[in-house]
Amino acid sequence: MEKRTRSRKGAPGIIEVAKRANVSPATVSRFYNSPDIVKGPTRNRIEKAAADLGYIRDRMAGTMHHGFSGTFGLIVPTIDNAIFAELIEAFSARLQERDRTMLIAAHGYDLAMETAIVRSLLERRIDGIALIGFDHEAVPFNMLAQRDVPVISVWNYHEDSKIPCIGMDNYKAGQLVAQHLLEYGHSDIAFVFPDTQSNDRARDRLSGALDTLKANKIEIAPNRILTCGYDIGAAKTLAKSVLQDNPPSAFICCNDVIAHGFIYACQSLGIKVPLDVSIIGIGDFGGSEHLEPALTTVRLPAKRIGFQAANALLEMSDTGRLPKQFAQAIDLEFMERASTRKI
Amino acid sequence: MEKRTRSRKGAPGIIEVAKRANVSPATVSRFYNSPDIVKGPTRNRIEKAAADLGYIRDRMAGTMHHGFSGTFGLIVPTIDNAIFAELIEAFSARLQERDRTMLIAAHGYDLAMETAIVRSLLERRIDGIALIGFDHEAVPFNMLAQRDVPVISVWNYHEDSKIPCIGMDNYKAGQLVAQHLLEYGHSDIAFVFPDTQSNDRARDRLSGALDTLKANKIEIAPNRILTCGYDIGAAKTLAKSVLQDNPPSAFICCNDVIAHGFIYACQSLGIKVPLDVSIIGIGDFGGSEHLEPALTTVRLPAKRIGFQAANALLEMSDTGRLPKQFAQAIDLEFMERASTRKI
DNA sequence: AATAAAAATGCAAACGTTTTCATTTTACTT
DNA sequence: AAGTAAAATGAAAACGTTTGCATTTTTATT
Repeated sequence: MEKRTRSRKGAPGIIEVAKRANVSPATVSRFYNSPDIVKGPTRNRIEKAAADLGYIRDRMAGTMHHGFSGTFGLIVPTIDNAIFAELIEAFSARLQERDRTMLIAAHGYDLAMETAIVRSLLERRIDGIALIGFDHEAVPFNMLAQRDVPVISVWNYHEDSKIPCIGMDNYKAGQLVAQHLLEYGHSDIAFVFPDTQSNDRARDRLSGALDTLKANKIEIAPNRILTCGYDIGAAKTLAKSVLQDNPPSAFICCNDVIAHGFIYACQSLGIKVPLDVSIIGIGDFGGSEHLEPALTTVRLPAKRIGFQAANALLEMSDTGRLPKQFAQAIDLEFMERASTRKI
Repeated sequence: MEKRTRSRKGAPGIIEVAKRANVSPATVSRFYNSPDIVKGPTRNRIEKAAADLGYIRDRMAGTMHHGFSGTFGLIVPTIDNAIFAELIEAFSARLQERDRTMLIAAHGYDLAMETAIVRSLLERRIDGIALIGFDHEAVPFNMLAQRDVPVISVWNYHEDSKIPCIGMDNYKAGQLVAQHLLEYGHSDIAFVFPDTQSNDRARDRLSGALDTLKANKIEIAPNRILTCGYDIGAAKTLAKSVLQDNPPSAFICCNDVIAHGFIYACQSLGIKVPLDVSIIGIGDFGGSEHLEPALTTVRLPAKRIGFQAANALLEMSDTGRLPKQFAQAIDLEFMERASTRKI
C-alpha cells in the first residue's frame, strides 16, 4: 500500500501569519480562540496577515491539545428513507450555528455495523454522539464511557432511560392511533409493522396500540399483524394482496411511508379511502398532509428533536455535565385528517 | 468563555499498548498501518494488548503527520428534501467501505453559506470534497486549490467542465421530457420550476426543454413558466390555482417533488391525470413509481452518482492525480409511465 | 559456519496548534 | 511621577501519532 504525504504546499500556518503580523504564534492563536484578549491594533494586524496569506486554521492540531474536535457524530439506521432526513438536517443546522460539524453514518438496521461505526467515529475524536433509539450493543457504550464522550439516545423516549434521551413516547403514539380507531368504532384492525426485533420504536408503537385494544376487549388475531419494511413499493404490493381477501376495516401502519403505500394500493384497486377502509400512519412526513386523502397520523416533530439533541450534546460537551433535562419527551400531536372514518 | 480540557481519562494510547505488548510504539503504529510488515507473533501480542486495554487509535494525531484525515466532505443544498438523500447515502456507504468517514453540511441554496462551510470543512482537514452542480463562488475553489484538496462537482454534467464532474446531462433531461410531450402531441405546455438563478441543474433542464420545443416551432408564453420551490405543499397550492383557469394540456415539473404536488392537486380537484392533463417530472424519486397514476419521469441514478463520486474522490486522494474519467456522464433513463397521454 | 542480504524493530524528530508560566507593556492610584 | 496592579504578549512544552534512519534480528547463500 503506497504511502503519500500531503505537502500542504502553499498553505501557510499560524507561524507565517505570526511573522507577517509581527507577533508570536501564541497571540495569533489567541486571536482565534479569544479575540477579546488581544489588543485592537494587534488584532487588526493579525486579521490582515491572515487574510493576505489565505490562512485557514488547523483544528486538528488544536484538538490534540484540548481534546475537542468540534465535530459530533450522528448514527442513523438509514439516511435516504425520509424518516430521518428531517432529523439529520435539524441536527446539522444547529451544530453549524455553533461552528461545529457533523459526521454522519448509516448502519442499515445492523447493530454490529453500528458498533463498528461508533469506533470509527471515536477514532476521529468526536465530541459527542447521537444514536437512534435504545436498541444497541453494549460495546459502543463502553467505548464511549471509557473516553467520557457524551451520548444521547434520540427519537424514542422512556422515562427511565439509562442514558440521556430526547424523543417521543412511541408507546403513546401507538395508543393514540388505536384510541382513534376505537372512537371511530373499528374493531377489525390490521397492523403493518417492520420487524420489531431490534427496533424499539416500532416495538413500542405496536405494544401501545395492542395494549389499548386489549384494554377495550379487542384481541387482534396473529394473522392481522403484517410484516413490512419501510418501503413504499413493498407496502403497496403487500396491500394489494391483503386488500383483496377479507380486509379489515382499518390498518394501522407503523409509519407514514407504509401508509402511503397502502393508500396508493387502494387507489390502484379502486378501493375508496376512508369509505371502504381506514388507514392511519405514524410520523407525519413530508407529503402526508398533501396526499389525497390526507393521511391521518401522529406528528413526530423530527426537527425539534434534531435541534434539541444537538443542543443537549453541545451542553454536555461544553460543561462536562449531563444535560439538565436528562430524559426529554417531545409532545406528540394527533393529526386527524381524511384517511379514517367513523364506522 | 470557559476553557475545558478533556482528560482522555482512562483511554490508553499507543504507548501503553506498546508497553504491554513489549514492543516500541513504532511497531504498534505499523501494526495498524501495514500489518503485513510486523511478524506474526508480535502481531498477536499487539492485538491482544490493544484488545485488553480497549485501545482506540487517534487518527487525528496521524493526520498531523501525513496530512490525510480519512474524512471527506459533501455539501448539498438540503438534506431533507428527498432529492439528495439517496446520493448522500450512497456516497457515505462507499466511503464507509474504504474506512473513511463523511462530513456533511447543507447550505440551503445560499452560496455564501456554502463558502463558509467549505472553510469550516477545510479547517477539519478533509481529504476531498464533493459539491452539487456548477454554480459556486470562486473563493472556495481557491481555498481548495491552494491546499491541493480534491474537488468534484456532482449531479450535473457538462462536457467542458473545469473541474472533475459526475452527473447527468440536465439539459438532455429537459430535452427528453419535452420530446416526449411533443410526440404525444402536446403544444400548450406549462413549466413549473424553482428559481434558476443559482441552480444550474434547474436552468439546464429548463433550457433543454425550451430549446426542444422552440426547435419544433413551439413558443412558450412567459406566463406559462411558473415558479415553485421543491416543496409538495407549495406545488399543490400553486397547482390548484393554475388548474382552475385555462390550464395547459401538460405540465413539465422540474422535479418529481413538484410533480407529486401537482398530481395530488388534480386528485383533490377531481381532475383526471392523464385524461384531463398530463404531468411529467424529472428525478424518479422514491414514491414516483408507486404513485397513482405512476409518474412519467426521467430517472436520475442518484445512487450510482453518489458511489462514483466517492470513488473518484478516493482515487484522487490516493493517487494525487485527477481521476481517469474527468467528466463522467451518467445515463438518463426515460420512464414512461401513466401520468401522460397522447392528445 | 561465516557472510551478506533482507526483514523486523527501535529511536527520535516531526506534524501545527494551544496553553502555562514568565515577561513586558499599559493603566491606574496616590 | 513613582509604584502597583492588570492586561497583553512571548517562549516553550505539550498533544499522540507516523516515519526516515539506524539498529538488530532473521533468513538465505556459499
